Amino acid sequence: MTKTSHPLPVEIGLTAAILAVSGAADDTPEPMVLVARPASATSEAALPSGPFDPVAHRTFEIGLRAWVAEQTGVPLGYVEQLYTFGDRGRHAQAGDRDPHVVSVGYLALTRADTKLTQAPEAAFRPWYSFFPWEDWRTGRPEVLDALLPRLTAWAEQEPGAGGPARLSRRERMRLLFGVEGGRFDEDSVLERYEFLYEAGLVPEARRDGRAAPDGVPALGQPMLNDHRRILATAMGRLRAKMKYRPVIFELMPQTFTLTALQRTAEAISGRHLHKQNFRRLVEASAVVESTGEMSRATGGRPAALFRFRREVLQERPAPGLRVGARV
Amino acid sequence: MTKTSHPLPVEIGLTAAILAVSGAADDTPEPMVLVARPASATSEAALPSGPFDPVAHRTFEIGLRAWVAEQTGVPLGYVEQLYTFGDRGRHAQAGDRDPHVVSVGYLALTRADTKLTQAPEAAFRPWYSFFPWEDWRTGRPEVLDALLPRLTAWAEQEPGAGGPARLSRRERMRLLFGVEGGRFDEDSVLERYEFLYEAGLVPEARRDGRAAPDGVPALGQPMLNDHRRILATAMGRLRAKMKYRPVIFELMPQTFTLTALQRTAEAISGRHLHKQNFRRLVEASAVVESTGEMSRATGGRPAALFRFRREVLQERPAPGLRVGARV
DNA sequence: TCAAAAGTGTTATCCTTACACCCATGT
DNA sequence: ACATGGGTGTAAGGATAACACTTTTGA
Repeated sequence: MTKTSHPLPVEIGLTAAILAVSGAADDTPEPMVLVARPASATSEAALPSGPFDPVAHRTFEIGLRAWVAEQTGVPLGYVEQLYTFGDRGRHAQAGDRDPHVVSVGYLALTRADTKLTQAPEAAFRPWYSFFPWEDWRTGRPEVLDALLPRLTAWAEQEPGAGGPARLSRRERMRLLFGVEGGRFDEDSVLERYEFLYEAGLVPEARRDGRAAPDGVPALGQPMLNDHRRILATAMGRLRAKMKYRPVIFELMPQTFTLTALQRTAEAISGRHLHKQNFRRLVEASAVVESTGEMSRATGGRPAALFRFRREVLQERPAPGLRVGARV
Repeated sequence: MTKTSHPLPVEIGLTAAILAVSGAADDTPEPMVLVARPASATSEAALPSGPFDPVAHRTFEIGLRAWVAEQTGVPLGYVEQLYTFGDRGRHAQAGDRDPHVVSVGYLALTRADTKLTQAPEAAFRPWYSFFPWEDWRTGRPEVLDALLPRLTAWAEQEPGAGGPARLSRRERMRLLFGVEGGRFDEDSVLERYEFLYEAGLVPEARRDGRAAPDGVPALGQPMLNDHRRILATAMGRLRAKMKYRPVIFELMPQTFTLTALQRTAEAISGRHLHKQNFRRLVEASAVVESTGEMSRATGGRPAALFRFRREVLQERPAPGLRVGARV
């Protein structure tokens, strides 16, 4: 063990899901992701990514911040490593001869109001355009009407449903999509995407030779290579993290109303939240404090403005918006 | 963006923290980690690791399982990727000329009763011998007597304590080590190790040129390169995961008493648990079922034997032993 | 005066934590 | 009989989730 071996010509790519919320100040925020290149007739949308140069940069994160700043001008706040994909099968396009790319996925947060200098192609896109089934803010998303029957069909044709060791497709479907009395757990974004991938219902899955089920409806916009998988990981991680770390304030302006905060939490989690309970939760968690100012830009009664209370970091081990199943 | 670039000669190493619990059947279990090479006079302890060969193996996990099986004979159950380290500074030994090793850290679980074939050097070692400050099962660990004064001294000589944006050393110390009214959060294994590393109190930190504080006591056994950091990540992840996934049963025999289960949970979390509440918790979560058999090997009254109820996987989205702050 | 959004009060229920005592076996 | 560990009942307090109503502004 701990053998030495010859260096293999493996290239490290750093791929970032850079997330922001547009209009976090007012009450119709939309969660966005920075795409390096929006989809066109000839190419799919892609996340920004760049090679890691171990000579120039001491760590991955330094390398990532460097090329993101250089190429897009977007200042990154919070940055977190997600997962490293070494999966040849998934990257392979027909005809490839194994480029041996290992890609390290990152989640990064920024504010959406930044100007995209130096990157004429780059743009922020609503992340639910890539994952329409994840947006439950105004109730059950419509894609599910097209999606669930196909998943059910796929679940039912399961070959020899296996022992109790593995969950059956049917059971996974119940747990992931909240059908048959299950609950839709909003944090399981990646698991749902992987499930659709296995079922062959996303275009990405058909690149490595799977047959396309006939007449599959558009299930969100596809992305280059593994990029949609990285975005799914980022969304799931952010949804989960929001509950025990005050990351949401990386996406908010300096001051904001409680309704704006709630709308942003809803935009991220993809769920509708209960107003009174959300406010009580915020108050109890002491993550914000009043600035004393008022905003009269809201349309009705003026709203008090709040700011993030940095001191919570010192006071509590896991400060966040602990929205439960119902809040 | 999304530049193509020339492959750089980067070598991918897979390093695994393979965890097990010895004596999980009886009531003095000890959490163990597989070391490829125990410490000797001339070399430090090392986790098993091997190169990733993208030609032979389609994914990292397949590659990992292959060389672990081949080289140690240990059958891996649960496997999870932890983190990818590309950090040159930390790997560098004096005189190195940048080998450009990127190491992907893994957590893997197995049962401790497996024979270590083919690996005469490999052995299971108690993980608290590497992290003595993490073992609070029988109360406050003694190392803290040596540790805390040094940390306090280091915290107090902080240069220009920074604005409220960053936590001060003092505040981090309070949150991580549970001093001054803080709570010791057992999941933050990595954060504590990194804190000690920053303070220059672990031998690993002194490799990249930091000065050794005079007369530092032995703060757990050091490991090669980043290996203790990977082990810290694995321990923290397992402690956290245990609470919402039934991973503990990967470490238990097929049948076990409730006390054995509690002792194993205590061994992992490093905390003493409250007997009645633990049992109620286990019962409420329905993760086990009685086998009807009894064990009279316990010394006192015979204990009922239980087994893992696989069906919980289908019933609840996050089945685990949700031990809280006190249970 | 009315629409639109801000903001509050209260209660039932469940979960968490803490308490102390009885039971079945081997020696 | 007694030591050893197995196994239970119950109650206080807090968190969660659900309920509907009042207030302040702009148009």
